[in-house]
Amino acid sequence: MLSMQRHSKRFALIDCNNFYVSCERAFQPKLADRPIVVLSNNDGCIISRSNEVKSIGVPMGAPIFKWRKILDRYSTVVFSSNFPLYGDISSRIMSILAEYCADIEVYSIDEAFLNFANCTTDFAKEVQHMIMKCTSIPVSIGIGSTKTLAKIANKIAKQYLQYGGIFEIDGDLDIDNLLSTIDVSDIWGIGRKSTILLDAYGIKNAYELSKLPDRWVRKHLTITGLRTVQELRGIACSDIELHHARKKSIATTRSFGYEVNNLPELEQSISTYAARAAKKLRDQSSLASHISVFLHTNKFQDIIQYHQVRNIIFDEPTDYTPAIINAAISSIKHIYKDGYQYKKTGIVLSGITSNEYQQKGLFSENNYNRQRTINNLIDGINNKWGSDAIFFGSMGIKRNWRTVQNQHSRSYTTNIHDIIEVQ
DNA sequence: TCTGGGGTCCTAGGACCC
DNA sequence: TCTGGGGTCCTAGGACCC
Repeated sequence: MLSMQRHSKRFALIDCNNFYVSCERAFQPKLADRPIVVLSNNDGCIISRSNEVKSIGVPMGAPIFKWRKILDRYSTVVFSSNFPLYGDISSRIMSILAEYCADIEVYSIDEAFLNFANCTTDFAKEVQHMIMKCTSIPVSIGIGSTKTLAKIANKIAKQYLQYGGIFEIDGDLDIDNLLSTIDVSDIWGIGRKSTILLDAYGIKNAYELSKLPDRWVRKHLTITGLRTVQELRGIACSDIELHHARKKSIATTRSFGYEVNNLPELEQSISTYAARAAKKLRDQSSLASHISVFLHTNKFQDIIQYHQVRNIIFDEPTDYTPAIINAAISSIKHIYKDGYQYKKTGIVLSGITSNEYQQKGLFSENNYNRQRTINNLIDGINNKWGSDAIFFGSMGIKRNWRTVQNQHSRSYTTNIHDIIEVQ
């Protein structure tokens, strides 16, 4: 019975190829064969690469300045990240998937797991074709009896062009032989540290890992590692999660465009992040009971470093922007020290609860109806007229500290002024 | 010169209780 | 001066993911 259940499960992982790069290409087809990279905030790191750039050997997450010369030599097109665009394309792709399969788990901006128990590989081809037709985004599909195996199948689908972007790990294959071709570092859930540890014990590939005794794995790789190993053996430890869970923490953090050394600018930036985080909180109908504010210098520079965190527990859980800004400013004042060059600051809201019931403070004198009215008013104006249409004075006007984005593409699908023109 | 941001889960260890 | 055992809860930090 157990083994029947085991084999009745079938997961598909749909993963967009080089997603951010593909989004940029979708609106500039002339870039189809050009090497392209998309940069992180502040134009710092390379976070998406076209196949041409991958074949040059540029690694994921590399700082652009170290590779600029080589990329220029290949006439690489460089984009700053345009998350409104990528988010919009992503939601279009997810809606197409949802039309094909009700059991869908949106795993990340460019990936989704589907319950494929009753689907064929021909069906996968149809899904792939439809996404290309509607969005111009190429996707790869991996199928397996566990999510971990579907991930590996997806990797194979991407790697070997002869499969047309679709690969299934099923009972007809010599799975042990296939797993022995997969490096442990390429397994979902095995990161840098675990790879080093496994290497020290002579474990190089997925097959060797799958044969280790449970107790050893539990001891060295914790319970999460054991789940990964079970999944390599075809025993599903994780199912499709249909419902988008409420986030348990909400962060807004940024590096500055340049080093900041004065309190007023830090107060402006932390106010801005606080307002943004408060908005995210309200968008998921939550309250936060805890705020954490941090501040640090540039860890890559050979200078005297400073890093400090301040935690505050709210008297009562809140989603009220002024309350969150106040806590953020008082925190930053508390941890700020004169004489340092600061590179990054941010806030994290946690202790998240539903806004349906609000635990009131014992001595609270807050007027909740008034707070709600103000929240709704601000959100209403900003939703209609743009996210900065109305803002708090503490966020500053000039905001010189803001991140740098010099190669931004247009917001083709989310801003009417940026809509594409056809001549 | 130039190095992202936003999440989740797990564990160890401290505080506290009886 | 000597000073147990067992439990819970919380938090910081690490590892991992995209």
